[in-house]
Amino acid sequence: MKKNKLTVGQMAKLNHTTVATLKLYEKLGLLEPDFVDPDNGYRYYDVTQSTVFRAIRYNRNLSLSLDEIQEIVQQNSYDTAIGFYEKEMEQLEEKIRGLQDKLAMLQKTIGWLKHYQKLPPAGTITLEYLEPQYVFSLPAVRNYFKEDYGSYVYGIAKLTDYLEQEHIPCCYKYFTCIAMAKDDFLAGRYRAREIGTYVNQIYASYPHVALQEGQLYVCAYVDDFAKLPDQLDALHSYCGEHDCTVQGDVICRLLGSINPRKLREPAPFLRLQIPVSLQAQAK
Amino acid sequence: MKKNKLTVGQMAKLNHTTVATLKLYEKLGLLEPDFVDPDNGYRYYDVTQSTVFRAIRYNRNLSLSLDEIQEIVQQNSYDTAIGFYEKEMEQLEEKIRGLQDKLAMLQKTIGWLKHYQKLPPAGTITLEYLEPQYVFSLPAVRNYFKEDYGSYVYGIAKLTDYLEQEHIPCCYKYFTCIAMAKDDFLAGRYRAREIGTYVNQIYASYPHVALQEGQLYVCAYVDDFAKLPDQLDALHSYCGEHDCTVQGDVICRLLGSINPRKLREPAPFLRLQIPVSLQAQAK
DNA sequence: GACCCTCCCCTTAGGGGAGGGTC
DNA sequence: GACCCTCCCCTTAGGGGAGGGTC
Repeated sequence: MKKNKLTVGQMAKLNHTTVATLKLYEKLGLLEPDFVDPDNGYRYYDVTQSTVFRAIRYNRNLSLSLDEIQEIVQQNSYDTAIGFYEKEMEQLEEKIRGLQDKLAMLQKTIGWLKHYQKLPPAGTITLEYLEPQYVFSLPAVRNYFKEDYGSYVYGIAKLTDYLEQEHIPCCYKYFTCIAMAKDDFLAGRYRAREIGTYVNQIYASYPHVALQEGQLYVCAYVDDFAKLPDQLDALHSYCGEHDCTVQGDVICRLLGSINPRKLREPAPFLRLQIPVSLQAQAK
Repeated sequence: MKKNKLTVGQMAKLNHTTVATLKLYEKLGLLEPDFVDPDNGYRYYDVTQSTVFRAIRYNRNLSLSLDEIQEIVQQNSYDTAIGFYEKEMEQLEEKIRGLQDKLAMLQKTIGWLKHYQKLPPAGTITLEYLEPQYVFSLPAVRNYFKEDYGSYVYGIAKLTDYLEQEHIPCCYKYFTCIAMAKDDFLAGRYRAREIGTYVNQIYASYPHVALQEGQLYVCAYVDDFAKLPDQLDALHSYCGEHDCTVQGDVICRLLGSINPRKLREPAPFLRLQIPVSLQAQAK
């Protein structure tokens, strides 16, 4: 009888746990000591109560909460337990999908940040190939190319309303862009046609999601919304002087706000992108 | 100037969040209102501060803690951010592996419970095919077949010490068994040779892990440790009377303690398993 | 009337004491 | 001296009030 009695400390050590945990389980009525000395409050456990402890731990390892475990004990039925396990399985599957999404996003974000560390100074004009991207976009409500950053921020807020409706997690809404029709650009009418946000490939088939093709672009790096019209002029001239044929819509991409240096200053870092093809040199 | 000022409520609505969240971010110094009225304490935000809010959310979605986000802002460096992202990626990969393990375990547990719901009454002798299982086992320190449940529980505690050393998660330690050498059984010397616990197939190559083969077994269902010797006698006779040739070690498997009905009573439900082959009927 | 303010308490599963008594 | 007891506070990221003042 007496040789099987363990103090809390001994019971904790036997089960590789802590005294605090045992006291918690006692408080919740999950595992009460076999005997409590009424004089000094000392707890004494029976060795075999380790079985109960392991049952609790087993269920905790399967992600059940202490409340659920409590309920299994009280309901006293296999079906309650099986019900919880099945519910837990569904939640886990959902969660794993979410985490894998997150993983892809982390990888992409790291790539972007490494890229942003090497951005050329504002004002630079470059000719570069840019990777294809999926964009979720909606018609522009205002002309972001000629207004201030504030109106752009409002536009993004609208966008996220739709994103929530379509159940696209808001994760990507941070990388955004505005687009201008090719003809408007060529005619010097700088006005926004669409506002959008880059999304993961898994959303490719969602409504309002389109592919921005991998392309050669003439780009200008800009550090102030107010300078956009001037930079568009500059790009316009550049294309004329360098025999670049504009191939599609002009894009203005918000680059740097993920940049921790800018977190407190809302001034964005932007890239204007003109998709072009170059004439082959006459032989 | 004034038209871009938003109250907390407006700012919260614009960003699809709550006032409580904005106040928390303010308290942590992550996102302070543009202006606070000294008379009444009213907060006023600038629209463009939404960018800051989105940056915080973006990082939260990538599983960074508010502390880490704080540090990114303070350190003010891309490398800090990239460092956190890379650390987070490793942790996520680890976590996903863990969750997938859990998923497999949940599935297996559901299967077991459904089986346990249909166990025959104590005393029943059956002849059945049992699926192969991996077992992590160690030499028995005491003769669990002739002692009480308490000594068995001690044995399991020892086992889990080793399990932690080998980094096999304790999840499976709940399904346990003891084994007796075939010759001991045949000679009527009922003594334990090994004590073990069932593990997932992914641990197949770990030390002390062996395969219990899929086999035809003569089984006896037992509800009391003290009845084991009697039941072993019964199985011994049964094998003799039914021309069963014992093929390997005798196993005593702890079945029912996951059974919520038994959570509070440490009395286990056991299955004795004798691997056998049957003679083909003489034609 | 709708909105804002400042406290303050609550959630999970324990961890880590302080101050004092017990094997 | 090592162990036990009972409070009590702490952790994350917010959610939900109460009681009172403000647009």
